[in-house]
Amino acid sequence: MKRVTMDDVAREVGVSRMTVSYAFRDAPGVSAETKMRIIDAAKRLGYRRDVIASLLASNRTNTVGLSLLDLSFEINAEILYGLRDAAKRDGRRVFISAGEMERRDEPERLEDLLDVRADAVVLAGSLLPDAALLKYADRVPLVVVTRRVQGVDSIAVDDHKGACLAVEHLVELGHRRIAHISSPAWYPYTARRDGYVDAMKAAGLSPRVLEAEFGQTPGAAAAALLLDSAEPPTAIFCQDQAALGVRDLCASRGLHVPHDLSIVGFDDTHAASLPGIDLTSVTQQARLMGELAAHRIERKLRNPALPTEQTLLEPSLIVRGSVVAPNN
Amino acid sequence: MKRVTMDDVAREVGVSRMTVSYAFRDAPGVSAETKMRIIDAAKRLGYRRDVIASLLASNRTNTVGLSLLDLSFEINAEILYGLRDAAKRDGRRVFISAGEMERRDEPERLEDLLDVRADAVVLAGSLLPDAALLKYADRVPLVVVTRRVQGVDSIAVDDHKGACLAVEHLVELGHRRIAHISSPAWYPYTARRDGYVDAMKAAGLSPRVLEAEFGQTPGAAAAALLLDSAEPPTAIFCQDQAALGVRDLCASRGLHVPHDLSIVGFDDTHAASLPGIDLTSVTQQARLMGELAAHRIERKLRNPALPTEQTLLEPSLIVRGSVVAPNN
DNA sequence: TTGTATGCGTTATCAT
DNA sequence: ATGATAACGCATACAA
Repeated sequence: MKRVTMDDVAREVGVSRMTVSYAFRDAPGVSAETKMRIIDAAKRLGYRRDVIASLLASNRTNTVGLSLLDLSFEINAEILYGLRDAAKRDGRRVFISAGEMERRDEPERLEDLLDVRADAVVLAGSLLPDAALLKYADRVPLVVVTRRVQGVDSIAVDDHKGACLAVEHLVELGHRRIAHISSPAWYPYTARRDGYVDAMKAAGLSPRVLEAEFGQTPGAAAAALLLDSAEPPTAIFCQDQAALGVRDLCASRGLHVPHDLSIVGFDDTHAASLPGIDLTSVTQQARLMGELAAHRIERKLRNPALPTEQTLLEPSLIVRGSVVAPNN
Repeated sequence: MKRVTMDDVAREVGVSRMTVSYAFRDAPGVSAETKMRIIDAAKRLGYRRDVIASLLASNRTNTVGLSLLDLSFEINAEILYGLRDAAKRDGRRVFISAGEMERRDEPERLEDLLDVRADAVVLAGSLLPDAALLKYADRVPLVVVTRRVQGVDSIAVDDHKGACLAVEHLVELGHRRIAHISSPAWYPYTARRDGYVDAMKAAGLSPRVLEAEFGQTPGAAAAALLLDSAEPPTAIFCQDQAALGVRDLCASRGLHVPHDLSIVGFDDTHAASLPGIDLTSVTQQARLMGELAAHRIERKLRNPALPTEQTLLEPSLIVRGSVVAPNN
């Protein structure tokens, strides 16, 4: 089954191939009638424009690449929708390359996107070191989302401030032994930990940080360590996934959340809002980040000399039922 | 910044472009030494193969397209990973096109994938009518996943049997007024409802089906109707998302799950397993479905004349804490 | 409004 | 083992 080309359509209609080409791009210079006949013949012949050939010839893709650190992350969808809607207005499509966090396959994503000649690339989450990102930004217009990177365009919620909100909320209710389960030290997401530490110090309290890999199980393990220690915390602040793990552990020990332990999460995932989970948490603004990324790209592409910019969005604390005043 | 082409590399090394081309495909017929020099020069010049041009010239993509009905569906990731791993073994890459269910943008996904000349297309979820799928299957080798479609290759968990498992579980515990919240009648996912109805009849009970759109809120609304009726059910069977809505409603009315109402879900989503949610549910087998889809594709591509096949996977019921014997 | 010539960067075919 | 030349299907001048 051979491919139907523009030549076939042109022959059928009795015009030159170029006329067909023009017609399909609705470029000016084709009479309405010829255009009709062309569209018609194309349909009849089952012609479809060869995007690949068109890309090669025009030497531009009008495509922005979206790299997803892990396809299972809840935040992806809103980022995509925000990005795609805004990008569409600028006449650009979004090409997705999705990875799996545990595999550390980010470089593959980037290469994928460079392969298809994306005009620009958006990183929805990244565990690469800053230096690596700077290098990539050198090869292609890059916007990092959910993480702040010095020297690279980035859009993220102000994690530092979000952590402060969480701690202050707990302190106000009377908590003094507030622990934090953070991502491992080598992770490039450090602002939350810093915010926690700063807020604790500001309140005259001594910070207590435990590191754990991303996810529920490591979160539960960390919580176990904390609760088994000499002075167990009355509250824990950590990412939502870890928070679910903390709840797991409490459940398995017969501890009641929030009366035996208060928890504040970060990310305001879907699960946090479920009755029965009801986790107080700090919000992300995924859709907005996607939109802003598209706008940033549009500006960068118009003016490549533009200096990089790090946008921080305002976090807010969604108060639910996982926090009460300490009982000791 | 001009693109570095094969010609540049060839000139640098002092060979013809074809030799470079061969070298990069590690095709036979290039001495190890020249190959080394070519790779080396390429790196020095910053050459990268132009995938687009390569696709155009070779006229084949070795790409399988994956259409995601909605990027936010939890099941996507495992399907992708299963598919990608298996496809990679066959030398194929996976190209993702993700939609948003409420927008009914599936056709766009399909066109996207046809545009990039995917060798085959996998549909991870679809709301298109069977007839539409048959038409697409005519244009490109198609495998539908999570849904059974007569006349189209498809791989899904046996929804009918899964529904039976759920009902039987409830009946065994003594429930007699078991209601089902199903997807709207026009949705092409009907096996669950059928299974429910059949199982109820087999148990000598009268089925009671309420339709609701996908999601928590519609699920809660449906539950409200059921609970307000003359003979409220003692148990509800529905998809996990809806089940979460049912829980919502119970919570808001001060009803206790499972003592006031038992719930069995379908899909075994992550949320179902959380302590505090603890929802008994019927499993999907996402990763396996992805793998099987890849294998199916491989076979189809080798032998296009192969008849279509509908694979049904065995469901199983994960018993958790959302079901007890009825108290009236 | 429509047509002609040329190029996009690679692979395929057939030589050498 | 390597090279010359023609596709691949379309877009971009520029000419008519």
